[in-house]
Amino acid sequence: MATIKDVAKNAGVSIATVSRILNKKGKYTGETEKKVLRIAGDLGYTANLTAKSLKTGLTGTIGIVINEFHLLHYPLLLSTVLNVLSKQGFTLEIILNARLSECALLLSGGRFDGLLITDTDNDAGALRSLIQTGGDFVFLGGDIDREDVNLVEIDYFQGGYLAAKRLISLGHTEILFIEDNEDLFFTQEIKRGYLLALDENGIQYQESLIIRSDNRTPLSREMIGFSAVNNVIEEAYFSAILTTDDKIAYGALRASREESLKIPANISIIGFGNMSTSEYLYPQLTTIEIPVSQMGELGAEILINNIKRKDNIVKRVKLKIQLIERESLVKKPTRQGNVK
Amino acid sequence: MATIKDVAKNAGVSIATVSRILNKKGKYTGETEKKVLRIAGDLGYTANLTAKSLKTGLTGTIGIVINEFHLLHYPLLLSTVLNVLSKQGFTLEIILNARLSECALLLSGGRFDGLLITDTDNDAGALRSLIQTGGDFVFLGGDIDREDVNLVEIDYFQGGYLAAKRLISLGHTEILFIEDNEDLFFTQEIKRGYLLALDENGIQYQESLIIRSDNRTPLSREMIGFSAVNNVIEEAYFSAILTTDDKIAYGALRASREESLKIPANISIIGFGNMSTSEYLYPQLTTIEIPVSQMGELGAEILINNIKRKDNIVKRVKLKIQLIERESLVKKPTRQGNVK
DNA sequence: TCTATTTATGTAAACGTTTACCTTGACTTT
DNA sequence: AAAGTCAAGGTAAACGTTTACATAAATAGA
Repeated sequence: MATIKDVAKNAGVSIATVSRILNKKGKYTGETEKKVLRIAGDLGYTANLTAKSLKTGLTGTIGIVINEFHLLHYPLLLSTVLNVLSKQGFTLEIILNARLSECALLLSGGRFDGLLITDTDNDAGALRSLIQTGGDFVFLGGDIDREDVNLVEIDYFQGGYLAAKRLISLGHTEILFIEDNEDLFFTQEIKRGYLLALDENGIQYQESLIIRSDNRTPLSREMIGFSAVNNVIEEAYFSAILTTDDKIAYGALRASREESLKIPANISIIGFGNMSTSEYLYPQLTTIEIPVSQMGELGAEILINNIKRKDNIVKRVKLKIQLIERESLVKKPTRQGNVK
Repeated sequence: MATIKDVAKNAGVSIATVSRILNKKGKYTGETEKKVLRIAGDLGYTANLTAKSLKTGLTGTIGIVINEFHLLHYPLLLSTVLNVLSKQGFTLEIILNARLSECALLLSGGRFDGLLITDTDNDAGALRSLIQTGGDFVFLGGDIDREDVNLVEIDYFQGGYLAAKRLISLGHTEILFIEDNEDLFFTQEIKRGYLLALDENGIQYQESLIIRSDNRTPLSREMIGFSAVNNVIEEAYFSAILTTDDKIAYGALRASREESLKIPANISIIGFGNMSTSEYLYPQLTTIEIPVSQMGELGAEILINNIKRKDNIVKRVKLKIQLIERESLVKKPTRQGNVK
């Protein structure tokens, strides 16, 4: 690999001159410029970015910490973040399965100009040392109780609440709740919303209608929904289903059909996440839309502003969530005979 | 930020000793080790990875070049690659929208130990300069005609061929072909398979049954399928649909249902990609399964082996593809009256 | 014409590591 | 007791840049 030294030697100038010309900084004549550029081209010179980073203290790389990579909104999140970053000349590195306590190390390791942190554990001590690094970071949709860090969050709670309330307004009182990994913050929030809606309407929640799963479950999301319906249908009555993931809803939908509950005639179902395919489903799936792109965009912009302008105003945004009402929603049927 | 110098000064030893202890290399007493580690801890020392990289020439980072990030198999590809890499202590950086000609720069910039290259332009000159860098890279599923580079490819052609052949064996002769961006290699390959199957069975292909779209189309994949069916159904007869993407199939399915062609009673449809949700669809979608995980795993492993062991044997793998037959497939109906 | 300013370029330190080589002292071996 | 071996740790160069400062030549100002 040709270095700046080689270019300098071949061009008969000092490395300082080469550096200045390559970075278009400082003074030089058009003549030397031409010569240096020609030699650099001939030698196939490429600047070593690692050396550059060491000297400047900037890498142009943002890290994004993701633990539950399979969650359905991450592809969209990644692509929006990537778009914002690449426009600003940054690249994105994915850091899988990093606990919050490792983030301080990541940030002070010098490899990243900043960090986007998605789902992660809520560890106060780790957060403190993260802040102490003095580095830039933004939380995306997390469970952070400190007020002095950047956070773009989503009102998952409101999502669960809206969905359950809508089902209740249609007369449903027995609502099957099928949740994803119950350790996840957003799952807990949706459930909290569901429970509040029940409570506000004087409906006693039934333990048998809440189907948990955890991250030790090897089942696919779809299978979680499918088997939940298959199992519960033998045991308890329900006329509506609320899930924490569209994919779970797909599974639940199929199971319901196989159990010959015609849908939407007999059962109502609401997903979560509004996958692009969900409006093409039969019946079209009613779902909660998460403003993922908005979250990614805002988060990336806040981070870049902090890095570039070093304006250290803490930004906190809570994004609203929306119920997308489609075919899979219907009034509670009068007959109650659909338990096998 | 505390550096190795600070640790050395505080511990009363040289930076060489600190480095040896931190990297568990060379000789030192347990006593100095304890002292150094304590001081390092007290100072909150973190090794600067950029400096380390500069010295060792290794970054522990792999770049993956992706252009069509929206394609449905990329999330899975990313997650498999990430898993393999993180087990080996590597991290992954996503490089969006890089032409092949930029890859040589990326590889010689010193930021990456190696490159995984997915969909990209087939530019012989660019490929030559990429090889000249002497760096390690593996192509994933691309359109590469040189024999002397690492390549894990997928037999898309066979996929299109198998699917069309199966439809033909069910009696279908008018098969609507709806394609994704026609500039994409895999799309072209699938079409080639489709055309060969028709040809082998003496069926004349009809231009009106081939629906193209390009990357200037702002439509979603689902909408491409939906509107294709809606438009063609007025103009031409078909009894089966073949698509280059499950999402297109979802759209086509919905349009067909709305046009009251009952599915699967009247129409057969085959997708491409086997999304996790597709077997929960109604009707369950017949589709072509792409061995994406296998491609990611193999690609990552080949790359890491090259980096670590520097065994420069060129590896070329062509992965077979499989037809997953489900409900959305049926014999050609005898009556031909389903054109409006 | 002499000094002051500007312009182009060079010199060398610095960024934070790793590591080849050297020094010191202690322990063996004869 | 002299020579040899070895363990522990130090010295300093190197990785490839950027950049503050120095210098020399050219231009301008009087």
